[in-house]
Amino acid sequence: MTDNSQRSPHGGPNSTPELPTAYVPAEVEGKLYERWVERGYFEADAKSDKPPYTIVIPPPNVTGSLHLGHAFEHTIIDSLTRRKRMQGYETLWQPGMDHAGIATQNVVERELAKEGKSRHDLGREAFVEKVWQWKEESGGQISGQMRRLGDGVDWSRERFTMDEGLSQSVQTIFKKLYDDELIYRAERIINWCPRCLTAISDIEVEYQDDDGELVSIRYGEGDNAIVVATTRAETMLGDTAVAVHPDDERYAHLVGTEIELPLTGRRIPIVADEHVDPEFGTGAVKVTPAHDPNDFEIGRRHDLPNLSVMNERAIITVPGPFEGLDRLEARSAIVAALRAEGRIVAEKRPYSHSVGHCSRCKTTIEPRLSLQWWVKVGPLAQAAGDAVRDGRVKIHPKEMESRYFSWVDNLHDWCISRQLWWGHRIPVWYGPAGEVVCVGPDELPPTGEGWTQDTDVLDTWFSSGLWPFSTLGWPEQTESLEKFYPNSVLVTGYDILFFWVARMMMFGLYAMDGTPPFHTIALHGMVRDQFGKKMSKSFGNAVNPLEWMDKYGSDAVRFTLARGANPGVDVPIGEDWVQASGKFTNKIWNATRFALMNGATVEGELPPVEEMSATDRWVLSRLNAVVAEVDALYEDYQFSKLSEALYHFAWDEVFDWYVELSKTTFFAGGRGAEVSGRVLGEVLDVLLRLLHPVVPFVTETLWTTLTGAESVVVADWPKDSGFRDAAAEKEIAGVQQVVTEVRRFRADQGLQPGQKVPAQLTLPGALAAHEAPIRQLLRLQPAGAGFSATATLPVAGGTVAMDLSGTIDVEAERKRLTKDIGLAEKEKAQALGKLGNEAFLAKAPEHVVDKLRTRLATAEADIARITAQLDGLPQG
RNA sequence: GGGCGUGUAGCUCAGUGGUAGAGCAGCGCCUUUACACGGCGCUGGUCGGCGGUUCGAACCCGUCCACGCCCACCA
Repeated sequence: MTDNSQRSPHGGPNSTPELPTAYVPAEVEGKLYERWVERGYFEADAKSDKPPYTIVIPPPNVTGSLHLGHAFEHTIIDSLTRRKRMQGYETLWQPGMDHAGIATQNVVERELAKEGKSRHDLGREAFVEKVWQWKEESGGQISGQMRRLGDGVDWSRERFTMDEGLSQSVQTIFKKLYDDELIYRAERIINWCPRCLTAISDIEVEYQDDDGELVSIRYGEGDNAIVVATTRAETMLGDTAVAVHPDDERYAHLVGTEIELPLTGRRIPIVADEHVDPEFGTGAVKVTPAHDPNDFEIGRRHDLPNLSVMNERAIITVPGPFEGLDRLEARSAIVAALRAEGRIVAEKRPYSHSVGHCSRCKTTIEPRLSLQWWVKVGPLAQAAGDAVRDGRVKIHPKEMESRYFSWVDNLHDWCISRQLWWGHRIPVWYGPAGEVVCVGPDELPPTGEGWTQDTDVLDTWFSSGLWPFSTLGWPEQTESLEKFYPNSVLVTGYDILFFWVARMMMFGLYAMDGTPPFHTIALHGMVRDQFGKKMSKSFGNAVNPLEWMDKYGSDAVRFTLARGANPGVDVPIGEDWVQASGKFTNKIWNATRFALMNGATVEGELPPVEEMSATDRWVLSRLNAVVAEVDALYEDYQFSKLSEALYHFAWDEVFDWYVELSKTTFFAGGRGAEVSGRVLGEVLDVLLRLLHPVVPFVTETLWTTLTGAESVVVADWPKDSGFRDAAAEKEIAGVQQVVTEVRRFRADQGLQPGQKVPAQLTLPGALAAHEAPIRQLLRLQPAGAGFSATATLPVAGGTVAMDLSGTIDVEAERKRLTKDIGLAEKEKAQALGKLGNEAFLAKAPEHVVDKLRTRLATAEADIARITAQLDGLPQG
């Protein structure tokens, strides 16, 4: 019993509880969720002997609140886990959040900036303290949103990527990797963000085509002059060579000589390197090893010095006229200076080229030589690729595999150190001379004389890469780890396939002795607005899911998202659609109300088939077919299709047809009503359980009311009983046809839907049994004495003769029938054309030919019927 | 530059060889005792263009056009 339902005043053992006439989500959702949590439904027991089913939450960043994309992802995960729980699995949906290093630090820095402060004003310790405070607030907001959504997570296991246990995981794997020489420290060109003041990894750089200006500069003099082109003129201060292609005859005589670098007075060599494309520009390239990754490689090959000319804020540090200018100021100043010297040989020309930007703050990346920690990804990526290649891990949808392979198979070493304050401090201590003296957790706390810990933190993805097992207690060999690793499925967006999924694969396989972190990777798309546009705050089309949940209910939001979820494909969502889903939940509510008020029950065994009407058998046959269909779709993560199937079965077949066709039976009472009441109870029982994973709240309220059981959360998942009744399905299809046809006739005649019309029905064989419901649906009254038909409508082997008492619109009807006969004739001609084609008859499969013959027969019958109908019309 | 994908009703999308579908929107009728968050009926498509394979193509092949996404060390 739920709080908002009461016993009928009429009482009795089969009394019908009364529910309000509309589903008001706000009144039930919150209470239900807390009850589920209190009863421990979502807690996963590592000691259970049920088979495990595990999904870890893609940990949301603690930077703010959840958006529709999270709601989407959570709907999928919650539905999957709710179904498995009902199927009897020991189900763990692992909750938690990500500290999201750079993103969170930036957010808190922005907050500080509002007060006119920087993190340096606070100092490291106080700043980190401030971020923790932020985390507490934001995290509370996120878990509140998850409760509203109905996420069935095990709150007792909630984790944070920077909690104590997870820090232990991070340090442990760092040391293991270091000991295996898979982590090393090296000076390389890295992607440097001059605003965030940290190195970032390759995938944190977003490339976009920017308009730049290509200037051509003459280096050297006279016969030795050589022209190079650049869009970053300021880097010339750091040039330590000019490179040409080894086979380029134009410059062969210059290779090995030196020329003067303008503005600096330095002399630099001309080297020959395969990297240079002789077809591009002049075929000569300035080489700045300290500020360009390609040039760095060239420099290495030719033993060139690396000359840094900018500091970490991209300010020129070379003594002289340009010192203190930032890179853009320096660019124009240097071009101007070169022009003054007559060194600009071709004027600046607009040039669109790909430029890297910091994915967090959009600042242009400055490639920079820097000492950082790296993960050697070769062996790890190899294993991560193999696990998918040999089928131990499946990527769904399969098309995404090629993307995965192209990445793991072409991966460069991963720069993991960040010059930030918020994150896992790198567990490395240096001696007085800067040498590494201690790594990892084992020797903690390090006590050596003059030892200092590395001040950098780790890339946030380093810790989230451990998520599938760190949350279960690793490196401790816990019962939970034993039970719930590997995870069953990973559900996440294709946008973090590389950031997160590939890293979990690498770390999982590495840390867990070759056991991949999950068997299946189910990738979903991105939520977009109703026009397919990306949702973003700046564009103004981002929606707070709470707003819609308040308005239409969590179930409505969930159903809309599920209905849009085609694997790997972006899902558009608009308010209209949420509204439509809200109507659906209301429809379920009211249909169940009707059923409860008319004797639907789940008490006792289902009546024997012989006692059931064809309508009963039809609906049960369809019900079981839908159970099987939905089950298969769940296994394939086809949320859109399974939601659609449930929507149509529930609304069209059960609520519109079964309920309407059964009304006469219910109202008549007696054994027939009893049988149908039990059947309707069965249908709703199964249907509500089938719907529950997607729309948990409304189904919980209705199902517990219907069954009196404790909760649908822990009910059994429906099984296909195997019951099918093709004859009943055919029979009801006939009934539907008759009803539809007469309805169309009535509508065309402009008869009021409620207007009763005296009629005589002559229905063929099986359909005759359905005369009562047909009359009921069509508002046809028994024809009394003196009945005279003014309109006769031939239907499916019989006739419906009606006394329209002069209301018939003969012209309208004549027009409609003429149109229909035209269509039927066209149909007939088409079928005849095909059947007269010998090539077709020779090659087409039998069922196609049969179908065509049926079509022909139907068309001919239609023509005859409609002709008779036309003839039967009163003369206008 | 490479890879993947998309183009079907006004909008968002299903539909992988056999008579074009759904939801929403639109039009019309209706307070018929579960629901007006409802019921019923209707309108609407040269399935991006062209060519090919086939008895038959939205679906397979080729080509062109238009979008989208991912990857890449194009000075």
